[in-house]
Amino acid sequence: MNKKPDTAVRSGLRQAVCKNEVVRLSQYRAALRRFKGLGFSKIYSNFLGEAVGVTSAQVRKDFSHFKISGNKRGGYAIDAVMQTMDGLFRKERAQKVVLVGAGNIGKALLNYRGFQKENITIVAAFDIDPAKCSKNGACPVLPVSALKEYVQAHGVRIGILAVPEITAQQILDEMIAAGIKGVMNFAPCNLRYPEDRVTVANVNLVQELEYLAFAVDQGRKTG
Amino acid sequence: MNKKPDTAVRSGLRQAVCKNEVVRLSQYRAALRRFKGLGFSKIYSNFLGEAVGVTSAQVRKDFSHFKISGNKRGGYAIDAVMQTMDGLFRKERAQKVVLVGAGNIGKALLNYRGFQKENITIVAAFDIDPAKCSKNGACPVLPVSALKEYVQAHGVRIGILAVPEITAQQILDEMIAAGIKGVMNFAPCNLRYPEDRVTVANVNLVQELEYLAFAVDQGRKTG
DNA sequence: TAGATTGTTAATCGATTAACAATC
DNA sequence: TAGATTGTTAATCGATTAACAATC
Repeated sequence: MNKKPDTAVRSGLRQAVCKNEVVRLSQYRAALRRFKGLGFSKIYSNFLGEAVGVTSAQVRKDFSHFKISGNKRGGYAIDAVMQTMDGLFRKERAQKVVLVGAGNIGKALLNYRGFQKENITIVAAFDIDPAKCSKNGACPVLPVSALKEYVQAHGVRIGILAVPEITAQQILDEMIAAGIKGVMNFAPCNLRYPEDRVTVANVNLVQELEYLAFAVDQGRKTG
Repeated sequence: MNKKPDTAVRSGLRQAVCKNEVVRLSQYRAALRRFKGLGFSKIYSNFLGEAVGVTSAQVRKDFSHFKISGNKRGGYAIDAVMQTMDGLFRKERAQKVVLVGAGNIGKALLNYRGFQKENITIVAAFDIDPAKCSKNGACPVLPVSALKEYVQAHGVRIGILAVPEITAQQILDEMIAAGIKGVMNFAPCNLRYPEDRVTVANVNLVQELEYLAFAVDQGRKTG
């Protein structure tokens, strides 16, 4: 009698997983790496929570959800926890990502250091403008018409959408048709896509700045 | 006996305002502009909700919260609603923003078209590397040591933090000391700051991609 | 007027936190 | 053992949705 099929069934996990939870997992992982760098091999939920800015109960609940277990009285073994997380985030090998749109933002992402550090590699870029295409350079820039063949040949599942707002929906459709399953979208618009088959993470810079404009103005009204 | 002072008191609004609510407001605004472009002058909560992907009750609740009222039976007058929203987001005049860190991401943001369209202007950039500084070009690139003077002289309240992770906390501290009240942060780390005086919006690209890596993998386990 | 929509209150839903038994 | 921490259940909190009286 449930309205929609439970994500739990699809994922093999007990319960559905929401984005916040996955994001916290990513934050725990970053914190654990720092603790490990400091020489720790075990960590308690209260310390880890403090590092990330959540309660110890939240940490234990999240870990429990992903079947990450610790030792009563002994805390969590950092190496073991990180190994489980690496599996969840597919960190064993480089995460291959394609970039569509080699404009301002796109080119900046090609050179962004933060991705390399996390074993994320932009393996190819695509643009509709032939003038921007080139097979030289560390990462080839190919015509969008070659997207599907490339994605299928290389088994890429994740793409970055960094094209102007006007063409974003059309290019997203092409990415989905090519077999991309996860899209990081920089176009400041509401995209339509099949939510049961594709995940889209919107990075809306205008929206963030408008939020800040609101927030700082709210602060100004303080007595 | 309340634990923390209610944001409502600070903002002058009846109740506290959370980020999601402000983000929806920004989305309503974008949708209203489209409706207006199509020749509409009135809009009902159910249509607006559908355009943004929320229920009509959510629209009415949000509007009510910001004291945006409509006409029973007649819907909301688009022009009037947008005028109120323009006030909330301080859209009457260009929103001045400073950029700190003129690297990959920073330079891309300087040329990003999406900001101009929304009347957001990056008035100056700052970098610790003197080689990157230049007073020529559409937007001057100045040494970080000049930040405070510039911010105070121009009354800038919002800044973009686009420096490497290692220096992010230190530069954030300088921005806050300079009088910046809202920061859009691209460094993939947890920053410390006085939450009662400063608002930080984190744009963590690595985190978004890790979320996608998790999500697409979860989909793969589908039967 | 009759019908439809707002504005608001009440109900629901989900996520976070507190609490505590289990146990190392 | 005594003490401290996990793992989980129950309580709380807040946000979303449903429902409906008010009313244009």
